[in-house]
Amino acid sequence: MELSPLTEAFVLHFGEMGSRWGINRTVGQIYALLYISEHPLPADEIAQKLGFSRSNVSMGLKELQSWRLVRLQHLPGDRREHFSTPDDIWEIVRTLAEQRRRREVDPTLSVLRDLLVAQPASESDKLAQHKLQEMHDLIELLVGWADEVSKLETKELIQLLKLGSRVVSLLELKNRLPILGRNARRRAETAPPGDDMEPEF
Amino acid sequence: MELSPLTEAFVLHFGEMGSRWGINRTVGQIYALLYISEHPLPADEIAQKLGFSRSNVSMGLKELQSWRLVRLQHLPGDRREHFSTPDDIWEIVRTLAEQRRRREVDPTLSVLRDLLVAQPASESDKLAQHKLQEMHDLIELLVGWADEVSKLETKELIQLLKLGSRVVSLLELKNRLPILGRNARRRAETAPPGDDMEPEF
DNA sequence: CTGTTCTTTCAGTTTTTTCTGAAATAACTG
DNA sequence: CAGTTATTTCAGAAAAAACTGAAAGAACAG
Repeated sequence: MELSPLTEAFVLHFGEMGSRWGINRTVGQIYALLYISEHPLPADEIAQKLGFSRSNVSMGLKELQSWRLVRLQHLPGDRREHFSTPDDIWEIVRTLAEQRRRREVDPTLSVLRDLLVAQPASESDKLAQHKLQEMHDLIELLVGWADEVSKLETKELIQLLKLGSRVVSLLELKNRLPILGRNARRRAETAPPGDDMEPEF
Repeated sequence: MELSPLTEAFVLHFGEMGSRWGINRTVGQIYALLYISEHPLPADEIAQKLGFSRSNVSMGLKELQSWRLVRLQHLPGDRREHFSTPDDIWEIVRTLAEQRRRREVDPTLSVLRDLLVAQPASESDKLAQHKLQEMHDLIELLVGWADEVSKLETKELIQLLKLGSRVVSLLELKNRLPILGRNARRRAETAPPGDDMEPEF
C-alpha cells in the first residue's frame, strides 16, 4: 500500500463504511484516498497505492464521476487525468444529498404516487394505500425541508444546525406573536380525519 | 406471490431500494410487507407470500429485530410468533436514525478521533489530519443536531420541517429583537451541560 | 413424557457482485 | 503519420453475499 498508517486506517474504515451504505468497498476507498490527499491523483497512482488493478480504479472513478463526487483536472506537464474531491466539505454533503435524492428518493416518490392513484382492488388495498400515503407525505416533507435548507448559505446552515432543537423556542415566539405568522391562530383546530400528518400552524 | 398487485409493486420497489442502501433485498421486502400489512404476520406466511424459504425469513426477521425495526407479538389462539412494524411512521424514522448512528456514525467518529490524536508522522499527515478534523466536526455537528431534534415531539418536528429555510428569517427576527433576551424560553432538557456547541444568538 | 408445531442454525449451493488481464480505443508526441 | 502513453471496455475468474433444505432445538399440548 505504501500509505502512511494514518491514511491507511482512514481509507480502510471508509471503504468498510461505504459497503454498509450500498457503495462498494473499492469505490469508498478511492474516494477516501482522494479526500485525504493533498494533491489530485492520477488513476495509476491510486491503483498502485490501494493495490487495485488499473481497470478497477477506472471503473470506480467512473462511478464517482457519475455521482459528481470527484473532479477531473489536467496538470501542466502531465498527460494523465488527475482526480480530486471538492475542497469544501459542505459541497460534498450537498452533492451527496442531491444525488441520493435524484437516484433513490425521487423514484420512490414516483412509485408511491402511482400506487396512490391506482384504483384499490379491495378493502385491504385501501388500507394499504393509507399507509403508502403516510410514507409519501413523510418523504415529501423531508425532501421539501432538504430542498429549502440546501438553498441556505453554508454559514446560515451551520448556525441553524448549532441551534438544534432550541429553534423550537423561536417557533413558540412566533406563535405568541400572531401578527407574524399567517396561520398562527389555527393551532387549536382538530386535524381532519384520515390525515394525521398535517400540522396546523 | 398471491399478493395484490399494489402490495407486490410496493414490496418489490422497497426491496430494490433496500439493496441500494446496504440492506439485502429479502430483508427490505419483508419489511415492506410488514409495513403495508393490516395485521401482524407469522414467519411462515411471510415466506409463503414472498416466495422465500422459511429459513431465509427467519434470518431476515432476526436482522430486522436486531435493528429494532419490527416487533414480535403473540396472538391469542396461535402459537406462532407474529411480526409487525410500529404504527407510527415517525417512530420508524427515529429508530432508523438512531440505529444508523449507533452502527455507523459513532464508530466513524471514534476512528476519526483516534486518528486525530495520533502523532502525525509527516507534514502530509498533518494536512491529512486537518481534513479529518473537518470531517469530524461536520459529522459531530450533524449528529448533535439530530440528537436535539429527535427529542422533539412529532408535532413540533413536523412544524419545524414545514418551516424549512424560513426558519432563518425567524432567527433574524430574533436577532433584531434583543429585548426578548438571550435564550429566552429555552427548554431545560434541551441544554445538556458542557455543551460546546453553544450558538451565539 | 410423547408427540406436535414452530423456530433457528448452518453446511453447502446458488446467485450476485466485484475484480482482473487482455484487448480495444483514445489522446497525445514528434 | 508511426509510435507511445493513457484510458476504457468487457469476458471470464474470484470473492462475497444470499439462500436453501435438513437437522437440531424450543415451546408447548395433551
